[in-house]
Amino acid sequence: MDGKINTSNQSLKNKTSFGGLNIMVVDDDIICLSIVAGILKTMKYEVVTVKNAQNALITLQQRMNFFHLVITDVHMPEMDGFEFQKKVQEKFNLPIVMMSADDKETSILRGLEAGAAFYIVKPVNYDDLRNLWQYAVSSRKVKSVVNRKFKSSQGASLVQKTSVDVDIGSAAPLNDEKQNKRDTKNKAPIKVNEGNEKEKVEIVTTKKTKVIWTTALHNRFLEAIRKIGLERAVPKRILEVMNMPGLTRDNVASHLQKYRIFLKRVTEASNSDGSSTGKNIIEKTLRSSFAVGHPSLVPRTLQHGFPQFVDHQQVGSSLQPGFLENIQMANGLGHDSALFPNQQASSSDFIPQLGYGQFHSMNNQDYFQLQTLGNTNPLYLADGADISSHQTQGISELLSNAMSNNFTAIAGSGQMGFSDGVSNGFSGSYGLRNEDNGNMALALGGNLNSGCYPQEAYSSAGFGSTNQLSPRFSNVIQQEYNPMLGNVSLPKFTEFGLDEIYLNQLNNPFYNEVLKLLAFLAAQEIHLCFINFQFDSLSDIN
DNA sequence: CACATAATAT
DNA sequence: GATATTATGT
Repeated sequence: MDGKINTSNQSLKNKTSFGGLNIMVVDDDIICLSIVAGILKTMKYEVVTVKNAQNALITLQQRMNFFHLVITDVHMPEMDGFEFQKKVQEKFNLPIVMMSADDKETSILRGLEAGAAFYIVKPVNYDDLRNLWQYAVSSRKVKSVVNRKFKSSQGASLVQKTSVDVDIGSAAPLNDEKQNKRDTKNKAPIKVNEGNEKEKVEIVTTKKTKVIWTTALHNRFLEAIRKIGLERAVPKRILEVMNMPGLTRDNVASHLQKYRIFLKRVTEASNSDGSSTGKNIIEKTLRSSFAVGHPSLVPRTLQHGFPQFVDHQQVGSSLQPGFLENIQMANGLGHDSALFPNQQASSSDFIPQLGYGQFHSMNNQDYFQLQTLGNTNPLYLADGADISSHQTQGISELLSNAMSNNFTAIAGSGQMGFSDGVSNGFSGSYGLRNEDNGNMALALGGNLNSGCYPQEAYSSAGFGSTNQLSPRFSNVIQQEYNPMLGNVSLPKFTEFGLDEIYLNQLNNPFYNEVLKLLAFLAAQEIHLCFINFQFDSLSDIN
């Protein structure tokens, strides 16, 4: 049975399309509703959004047997998520997934114990949504969910947590699924389980959890190292400091090993003289999801290319949290990614698309992202040895924050308009670059594995070439102080704007891509800070 | 097929 | 705890 399920799951997963699954999303927060719905739609789920529990119940009644899964916010006026959950389960016997910014264990447990199939802690994780279908498929048989924790076949000590799964950002289901293959091949302890306990747990788990090192988790890891001090940072200690229930020492050890390798590379890169070997190292390093600055290495790099940051941050005073973990991205956006469905662009594609290329792109975004948070230093181009005349042109920032229900676009360095800022901002790599006149030009063959192409993709996806968004953004502008940019005008991406765009622009391929990205970023609670590169020419890049 | 990553073994 | 090896996925 396990096998069967896995098989079907697998195929579904590979398609990244779960057509046929109808999901109702309930949230009084319209932004959140839009985001979640938007993401789900990119995954090809059929989504129906409802703004309050009462209407949700009515809809469920009207469309009896239509929905396969209900995902609901917990905190809602009038009827809250728990009450709603109860009714849904009683009347419709549908699996229900709760989501809330409330990550208190008591809340989570309350939801799960009441029968929720899953409890997602906001900001909503892409993988959490991506794997919703599993609950629709299995939740009937498997009582609730305490998924993976039964596992423990072996160590027993690990993975006891529940809330953490959410926290860690790795969707439990995903892990389980992935694990299965491997586990089957692997050994004993697991089998033992399969034979016996299995029945109790059915599909669920059984095996060792694969930790997905999300950005958040990785940052926590870095933070721990920073506190401890690199020299004394050993797995056990790091684990303690990280204080992430469910995470094991081994997990940390593994990650630490990888991290050290990264640091080593950075060292080599910074010591390199620009030789081809050095370039390779640099390239590899930068492509690594571990592209995290080491205090002793980053400053030089930074100062070289991004002096303005050095002033505002104590570069080198601590370990810099890094960027995006690519694992998470890879899992979430992977292959025929649903998020960027048309990203299979080849080098001969003329149509600019979001996600053009591979997930690496997303990686690099985090460079920027964390920069914004002020706890990271970017390491875009190690020492610029491989890219000759890169110089900073300006900064555009896009801050998105799903939690606070607003998107804020910041355009800095004299570029006050969001549209302008973005369109002017990115140039350089991956087939697109800015012409002197500020227009985006598509340049075939431009190809660089450094960190800027998501931005191109971004701008190319619409803002740069159309002015339609401009007015909307400029509707709401306020002065704000930004530690990096000083006083800047912040055009607000209003709720109205977001929602309206969502509703009305879904057939506009450009908006669509952009919004999907926005939604995704928001869901990831990713704060972007776009750094503008300007290369003299593409030849500089190659 | 090469590479990256996390788990696991040594 | 560090390092090497293995399994898995892209």
